Amino acid sequence: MTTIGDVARRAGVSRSTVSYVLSGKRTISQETRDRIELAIRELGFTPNAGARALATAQTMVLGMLLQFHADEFAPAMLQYVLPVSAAARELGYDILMVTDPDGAAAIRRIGASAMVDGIVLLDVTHQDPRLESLRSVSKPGVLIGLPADTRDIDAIDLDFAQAARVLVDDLHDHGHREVTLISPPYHVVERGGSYVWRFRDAAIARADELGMRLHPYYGESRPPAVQTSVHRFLDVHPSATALIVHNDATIAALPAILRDRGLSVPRDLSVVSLYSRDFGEEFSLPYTAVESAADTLGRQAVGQLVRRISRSPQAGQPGVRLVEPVLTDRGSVRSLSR
Amino acid sequence: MTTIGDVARRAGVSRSTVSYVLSGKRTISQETRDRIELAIRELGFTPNAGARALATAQTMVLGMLLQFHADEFAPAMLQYVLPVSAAARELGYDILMVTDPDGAAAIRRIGASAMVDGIVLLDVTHQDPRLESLRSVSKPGVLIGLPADTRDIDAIDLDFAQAARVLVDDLHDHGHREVTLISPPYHVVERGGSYVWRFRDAAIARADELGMRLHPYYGESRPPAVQTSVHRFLDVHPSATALIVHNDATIAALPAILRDRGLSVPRDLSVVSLYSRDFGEEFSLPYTAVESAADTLGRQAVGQLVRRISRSPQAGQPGVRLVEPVLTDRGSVRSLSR
DNA sequence: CGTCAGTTTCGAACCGGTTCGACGATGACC
DNA sequence: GGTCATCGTCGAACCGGTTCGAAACTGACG
Repeated sequence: MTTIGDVARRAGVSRSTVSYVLSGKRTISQETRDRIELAIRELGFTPNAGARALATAQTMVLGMLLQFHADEFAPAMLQYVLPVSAAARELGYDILMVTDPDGAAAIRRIGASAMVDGIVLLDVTHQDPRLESLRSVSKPGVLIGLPADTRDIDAIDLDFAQAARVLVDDLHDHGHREVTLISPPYHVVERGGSYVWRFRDAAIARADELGMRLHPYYGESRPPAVQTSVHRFLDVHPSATALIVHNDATIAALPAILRDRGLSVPRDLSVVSLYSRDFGEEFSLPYTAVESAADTLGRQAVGQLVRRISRSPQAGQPGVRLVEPVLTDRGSVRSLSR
Repeated sequence: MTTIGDVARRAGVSRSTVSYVLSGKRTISQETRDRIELAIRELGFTPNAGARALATAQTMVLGMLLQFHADEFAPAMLQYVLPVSAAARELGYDILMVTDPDGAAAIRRIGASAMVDGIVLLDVTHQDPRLESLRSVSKPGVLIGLPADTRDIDAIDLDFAQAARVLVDDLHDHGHREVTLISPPYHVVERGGSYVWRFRDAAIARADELGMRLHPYYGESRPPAVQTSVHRFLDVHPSATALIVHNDATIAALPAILRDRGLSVPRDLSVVSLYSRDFGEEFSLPYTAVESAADTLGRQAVGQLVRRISRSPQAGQPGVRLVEPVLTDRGSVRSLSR
């Protein structure tokens, strides 16, 4: 391993001079700079990250905490991982990925030992035990997802309530007056996935305002329960003219289910949903939908975290940022003549 | 941030004594040890990882390199991430996850700067440009997947050839003499996914040995192409009595496809496949299959890497380890009377 | 009582960077 | 020609741990 001392010796300068060439924090004559840069190239020198972290008190690493739920559709988590990682790299940070089942303990460990400059919490629940841990280590953090208590913390999430209103409005605009809503499985609610009720409550409220009938259900996450549950919902409300699907497993299975019933979209049934672009492409889903925008969320989260780390004034006050949902019309809603 | 010096002062000892209590590398009297441990608890001291890395030349971090292929079924990658991460943690290591599109450059970066003690390469291709990079930084590495050149490198993968033979044999034992094979999409071959042809070539060879007719095809990765391709294969070979599916998108879609054609498994068609346990559960797949054992591969890879890092004699000579495939019989193969 | 071995603790050096104050050289100005 | 900035570079201190050699103390033994 070649060190900065080796480079200095080879270039005939002091170690500090090499360091200044590296950082550009002081002016160095073109001549010596050339000599040093040549030495660096010849020796293949790369600064030691540990030493630099020790000296600067910055590791240029962000912690990313995931938790895997056996019951959840796996790609859902992955949607965030890639954008977070890519955004971090673009800002010069690497990602320490932590999947420890005890997330709170993991935060204390990587925080207290100064392995990371900041922490991204994925898949945050309503009462997330990791929050207290994050507050106790005095390191900047950012949440993707909305917990109950957001005091003094940066959090970012899709505005699920607004997403629900956008979808209900769209159906109402097209003349629909009786619709069925399929939410994620109920155990996601029990686990504290607040996006479930934020979407559901808002949909119910908006339908009520508009004088629509809305039948809310919790769906399933796996075949064959997914299929049978959808069939049941459709059987129970034959007069419903549209389906709002907020459930990945359900929407992925829906094309086949509807074909089985001989239903054509939007002729016999209108469908709107909420899913990510990648997910939709993976399954070639042909439905009008709000994008869950994992990409945007991940990138914005990292951006905000880095601003917070660098004490940028643009970071502003810590708080919640809700991302405005965007509707993509794929023609799966029929206009009903009245 | 409290340091080892703070602890030492509070306990009335020198810094080195605290360090020895932490590491246990020298005997410290019970009395002072108690005093020091108390001080550590009172101050909430955790050693600074950067400083420790600098002093010991060990970071206790492993690099994990992923590459995402837009065309590949996302969970496939995730299957490995979790076991790798979990196994590492159990051995005291954290994971630096790198998703840089230029993997070779990323390896040089994290290797040369001594951010990691070793490197796990996921989804290795036949001519993987990251290999040269891995060899150039002198850091232990382990591959999950099989490249063309495995000199002096630890690599681990499922024995796909053997898996193919196990499945062909199973069909042959049940009296099948004409079968169709659906491999992953052809562009996976072009990308250098050697598991495709290791499986395919072995299946063809074995069928030949056994005097069976085998029709090999490359499948698709997305709806609706997946569906139409399977329909075509079935139409072309109406006399084939069994399907060997080595293609995640196809096997996930198969239940619905067969239902559409009014085919019942195994009455009208026998099906064997190769997929991971998690994947099978996610889609409730009812087929006799070889497990792709991502869990085993991930754990063994990390184990081997850590042995290599610690220069354990049990690491043995660097080389390829192929994991024996395990067949799980789910009754999707019909016994044909002759 | 002096020597020796064993135990426990300390001090200093070291890991590889960064950063601050200072110093010598150079050129501008009066 | 002396003074004063400015520029470029150096040396030393520091970040927070680990580790080695040695010192201090204890008790056993001749």
